[in-house]
Amino acid sequence: MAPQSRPTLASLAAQLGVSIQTVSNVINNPEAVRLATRERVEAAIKASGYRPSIAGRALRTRRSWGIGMRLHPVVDGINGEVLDHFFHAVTESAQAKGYRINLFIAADAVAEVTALADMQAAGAIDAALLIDTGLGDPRPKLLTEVGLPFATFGRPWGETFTKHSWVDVDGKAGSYQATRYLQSIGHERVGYIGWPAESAAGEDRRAGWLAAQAELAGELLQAHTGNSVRQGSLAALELKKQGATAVVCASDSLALGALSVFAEGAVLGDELPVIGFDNTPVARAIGLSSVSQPVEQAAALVVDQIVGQVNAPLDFSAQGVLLSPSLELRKWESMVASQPSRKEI
Amino acid sequence: MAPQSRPTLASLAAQLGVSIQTVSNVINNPEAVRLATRERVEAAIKASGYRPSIAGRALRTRRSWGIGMRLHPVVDGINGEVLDHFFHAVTESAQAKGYRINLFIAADAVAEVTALADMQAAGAIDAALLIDTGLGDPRPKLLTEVGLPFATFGRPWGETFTKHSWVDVDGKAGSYQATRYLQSIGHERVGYIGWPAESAAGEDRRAGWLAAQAELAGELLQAHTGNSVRQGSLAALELKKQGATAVVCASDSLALGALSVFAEGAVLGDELPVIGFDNTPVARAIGLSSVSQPVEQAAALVVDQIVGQVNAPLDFSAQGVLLSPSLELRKWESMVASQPSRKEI
DNA sequence: TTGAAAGCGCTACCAA
DNA sequence: TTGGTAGCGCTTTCAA
Repeated sequence: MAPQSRPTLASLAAQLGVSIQTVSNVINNPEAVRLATRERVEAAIKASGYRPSIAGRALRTRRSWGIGMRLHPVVDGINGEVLDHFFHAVTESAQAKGYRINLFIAADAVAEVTALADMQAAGAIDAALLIDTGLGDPRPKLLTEVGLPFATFGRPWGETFTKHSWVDVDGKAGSYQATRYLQSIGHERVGYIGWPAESAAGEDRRAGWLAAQAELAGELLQAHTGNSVRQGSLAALELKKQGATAVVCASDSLALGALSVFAEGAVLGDELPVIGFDNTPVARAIGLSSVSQPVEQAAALVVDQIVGQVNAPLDFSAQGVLLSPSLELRKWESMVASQPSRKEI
Repeated sequence: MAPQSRPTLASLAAQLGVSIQTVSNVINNPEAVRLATRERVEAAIKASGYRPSIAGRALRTRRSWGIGMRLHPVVDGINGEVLDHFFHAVTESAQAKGYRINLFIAADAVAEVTALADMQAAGAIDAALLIDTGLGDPRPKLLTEVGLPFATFGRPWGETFTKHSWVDVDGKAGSYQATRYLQSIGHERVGYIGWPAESAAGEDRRAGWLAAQAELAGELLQAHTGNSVRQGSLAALELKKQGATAVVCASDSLALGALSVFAEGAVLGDELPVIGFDNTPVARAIGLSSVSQPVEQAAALVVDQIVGQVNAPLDFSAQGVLLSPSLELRKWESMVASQPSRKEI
């Protein structure tokens, strides 16, 4: 073995007195090599710490074993944690299948596709993982045109003319379950605090509450607002005025805010009349019930889909998978929210 | 241009009637090419959407332009957000310098180094970025032995025999500032809630409080505990009993817990007698003052250091940079914590 | 079962 | 200023 440089197929072959091809076969097609030879080669590989050069391999096979994934801006550290988990799980799944994750940032969806196309042109990635699809998301269409295999975490919303593989979590089922639970513990007037109607995922979550609450034929008490804790508080105040005794929220951030209204007078150990979404650490910390997404499973599935797309690029077997969330019930642990004081407007 | 496959230097050269070398020069060494030729080539490059193959280039230059970065397990979504920001900023800085971030996961520090060494052996990365150095961290030594250039976010704690580049934030200065502030608004008995003494970064933060509080020659009221909100609550209760009127905390999670004790009776708009650390979204949401780390700056610097190490591998110019945090002052916005009820132990 | 040779796309080197 | 050539490390193809 050369002193300075890393071992190569050639150096190993020379050292062992076999051909380059034999060493290569031991790695990629072991059955084709006689056992004795194989073991000798394997020992040498191990001893030398040899790793096949991904550059050499990529050049020859035109496969980079890279997956492009955009790192989205940190929007809300409270609910962003779901994506953290997803990222971790994706990286793990990809790694287990021999793929490497190539991180990049982009200002918007179009820049994201441009960056991905560039990375593909440079042979840096074989495929892409798209996160957080929205209504009329331009990315699937653009990537299809470019010919880059991909899958998305988030279903195609609205009418889409591009068929692709995706994994998503059934938000509607989650909020339905949450609403039904609150009903089951005695609340008839369960309100809903969610995002503006532009958010497709948000409307999905809202629909679950609506379905459950409509069954009771009562008044529908709901709010459309931003995702901040403060906005959750304000919306909750309004809903309470209108007669709501409990609320389901589109996020834990909103739920945290709603607590300041609906947890009034509660005592440690009580079941709070507020249910959040995404089961974040904050929810765990204060004992807030929340709808939990099966993030690990989603990540594993979407990586499977990507690998499938890579191996069958012109495949029309694109498929979608909708996973069911679960309701994580908790009792109030450590904090209480008070009613807004006089100083508030 | 070939119909099916991507353009290459050769295809462009053939199409333009120039040599491969000329096209290559236009990309890598434009001054060496006559203006007229250059413009012609550049136009063709643009029109074809050509991108140099990173595999071909890497094979030839033995540079992958990749940086390995371990994705740590999601520990605490409240404080983990700092790392989110750091990740984002690192990716951005690296991208701006032409480097790609290769994400991977590992079970522990040794597995991390092994993974990095493998990636290096495979030519997938030129360098590594280490995050969250601890006391007696084995990674710098191991990576140095392996010969992989790197820099760390986190200083070398304790005696280290491995010199390397690093960037860190001066936690001591942060908690000193926080403590002084609480003193300045009238608190003489400022307590400290922090982590167990094993945490080097934690002890650094504690030291700042100690320095500020020791100046008052009063009793030193402090706690060593875990990082949960609940633990913050319990510790705060204890410190209050001992006479503390305010606390500085090693994290926003702990501060959130401490609020349930120290914010009793507070009114919206009040300045709370609790200061957290890391300036997370939760702190922003509820109006908790917090020590803020200059994450973007740290990321940019550490990437600079890594690039420096790559370009001067045998360099002994390893250097450390200690950045100063800033105190983010806020007034209570929406939530209050109550004293623990009877049900609590 | 093993080996020889070609060539993936690129850049360094040298010659024209 | 431009072009030709070698070779980075690998896998594929074909021959032995």
